[in-house]
Amino acid sequence: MDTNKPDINEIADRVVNAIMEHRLPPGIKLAEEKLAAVFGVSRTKIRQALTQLAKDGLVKLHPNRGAFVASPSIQEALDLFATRRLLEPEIVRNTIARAGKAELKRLHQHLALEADARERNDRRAIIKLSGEFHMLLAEVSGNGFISKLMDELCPLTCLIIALYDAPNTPACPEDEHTRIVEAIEAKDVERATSLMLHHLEHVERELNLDGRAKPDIDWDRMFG
Amino acid sequence: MDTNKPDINEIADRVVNAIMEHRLPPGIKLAEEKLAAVFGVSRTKIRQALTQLAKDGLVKLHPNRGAFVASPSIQEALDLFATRRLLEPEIVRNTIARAGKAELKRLHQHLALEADARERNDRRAIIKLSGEFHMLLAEVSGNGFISKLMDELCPLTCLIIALYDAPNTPACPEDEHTRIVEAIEAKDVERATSLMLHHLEHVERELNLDGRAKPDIDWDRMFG
DNA sequence: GCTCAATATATTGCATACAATCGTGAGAAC
DNA sequence: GTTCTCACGATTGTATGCAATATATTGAGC
Repeated sequence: MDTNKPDINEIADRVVNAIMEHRLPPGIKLAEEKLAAVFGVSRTKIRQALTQLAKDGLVKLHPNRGAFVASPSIQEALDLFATRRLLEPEIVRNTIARAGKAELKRLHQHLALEADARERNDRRAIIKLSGEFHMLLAEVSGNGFISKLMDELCPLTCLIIALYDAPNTPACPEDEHTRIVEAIEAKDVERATSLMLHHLEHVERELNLDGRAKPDIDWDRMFG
Repeated sequence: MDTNKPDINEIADRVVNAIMEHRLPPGIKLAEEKLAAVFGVSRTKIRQALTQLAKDGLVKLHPNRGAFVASPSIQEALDLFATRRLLEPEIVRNTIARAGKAELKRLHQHLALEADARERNDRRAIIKLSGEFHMLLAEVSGNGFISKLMDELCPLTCLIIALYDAPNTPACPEDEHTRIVEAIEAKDVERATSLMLHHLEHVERELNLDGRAKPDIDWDRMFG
């Protein structure tokens, strides 16, 4: 824990991290006083962090009732994946066109982290790093707007996984990220975009988005 | 002017409107106390509104120095149009696939507003409504994430026009929006997407984004 | 025993007060 | 005349206190 007073963005980042690591489940209440105590700051800063998080949909603000971690509906989940299927091939194309050695090195370093987490069977780290891979790719692809949107969509994807993941999913078999980076390095646009699309479809297909599933909060798994 | 205390989102919306109508020029300082006086609320709310606006890049926050209306660089402008060229054909496709009578009616109502503003030669209204057309189209297209992003990109586009527009631009000759809506109504995907792309390229080509232009704030036109 | 109403408690919403920081202008030194 | 320094003024950053609202608890009525 930092002894220094955290910045608003630091607070927001740490909440995002907790959400991505599934330490904050969808729908849970984020009481201002509690957070203020945890971070050692006043409610004012917490409120600012929460309104920021609300702006990109990770947190829902109910007037006079408080802030809650979002729990995206099935429709939102479908829209999200549709958006990612549109954006990420473009990200891959841009990366191939624009990324240099430094960028590729960052990708490899990230892949190492992912491999490490999978080695340790650290499911929380795996989920978070999987999301962050796509955020990193967007960043090195060079378009700030797309990157910012991906910074929003990836944490939401983690929430969606928390809500709709089939319990038996075996922590992603994926060296899929590795293969995508390989195709990028080979500057093979066709293969890289195709791998990316299959990867996204793969992730989406693992989920229960058929409508018969959990409506809001998954009380069963929250305890069981 | 509302006599009731405005909500944070109302404050943010009205600032966005002022930016879209070119009443707030790029780079201008947004002093908290001044805004607080204008809106009749305390600085607390103003700060929240400003941090929200900062989150989608319309406002830049300089620590301990204050908030300023953004003035996007040429690179940001290019990235922005690249993003819109990616998104808006998809928006058109989704609209054709999903929009019903009610949605088409809203589009026509908007076109009427645009025609009216052009009739009156109200340049400010024209610019704002032109942006809002794309936001409305995104909204009726049905994907909330794309819509939210367009709500961010369109005001920024207005800022970019304020910065880089060639002074002699004749207030857009466009019935282009009308023709796009016609193609959408005819469910002609090919023609609608093509019209949209040409429209975007048309808007972008009107601008001085070649690098020889204004670096930051356009002091010449601000007074001249 | 259950439902509904009223009070009590806890939490959010907001404004204000104070502390920290930055920009400015006066004045001295050179 | 120019430049550097210091102090003042103005503005932002943060915490706290109070008012408004929602939730929880208790108790009465059925």
